Amino acid sequence: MKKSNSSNAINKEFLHRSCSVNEAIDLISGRWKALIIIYIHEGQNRFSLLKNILSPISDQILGRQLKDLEQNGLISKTIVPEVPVRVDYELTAKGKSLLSIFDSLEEWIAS
Amino acid sequence: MKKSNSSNAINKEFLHRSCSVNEAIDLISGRWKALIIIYIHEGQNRFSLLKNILSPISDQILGRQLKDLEQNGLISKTIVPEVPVRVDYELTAKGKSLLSIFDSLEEWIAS
DNA sequence: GCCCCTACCTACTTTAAAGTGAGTTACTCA
DNA sequence: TGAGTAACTCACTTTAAAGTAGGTAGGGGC
Repeated sequence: MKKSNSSNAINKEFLHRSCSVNEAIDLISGRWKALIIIYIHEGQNRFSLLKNILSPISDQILGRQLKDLEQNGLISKTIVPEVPVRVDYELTAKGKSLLSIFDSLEEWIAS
Repeated sequence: MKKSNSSNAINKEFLHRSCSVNEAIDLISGRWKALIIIYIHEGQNRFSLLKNILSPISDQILGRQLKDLEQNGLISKTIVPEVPVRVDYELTAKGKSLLSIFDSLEEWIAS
């Protein structure tokens, strides 16, 4: 009953092969990702801090986006075994170098 | 039966209000948009040329992406009343200024 | 014992984007 | 008359991302 011949995935691969810009956009176009990166950079570097500041987000989504960002090497995660366990996130070099691109995008959209 | 209380749309608005980077990413994250912009810039400026070069794309999708790009002011459309009617696309100033951001993204992903 | 906290995770539903198939207009060429 | 081309458009299905509900672990405080 399934059609499993997914041209969706095939097309995605075609795009990645055609131009690496597409890969880059894929990494940052998840709904909450740009904001998460910006806020971590501003010091909102914990799950609960991010959850408060991104108030309409759910735990599930926040966790998923953080995991994605970590797997793609944009942020790193440190578990601090404290009173209640603490988890700190911070930007990797790759994550930090995105910030100037975000600045360009802000300028571009405003122009 | 519907739940029409769509927090999907509400969240999207929250993101746009929070940071204009999100608006910028929305405009360029449609699956084929980056490539369309790059190819138009390289002179593949007609529907059928784009269709050939983006071979797995369908007419429907190409038309939809072109319309989006036009409505967002990244490309412009000129109808040339020729033998078989011809439609030329070209980048607007806003579209052209994206190209350097694409270059940055390519560099970033390669790093 | 019982509820609270942080930082998650699993299983599910909903929505929007992507993709498919077929039709349309208007004009040309044989 | 019939086929072909350019540039679409409509109505539909499929897929993946986003969102919702509720659960977990390991401690702390009353």
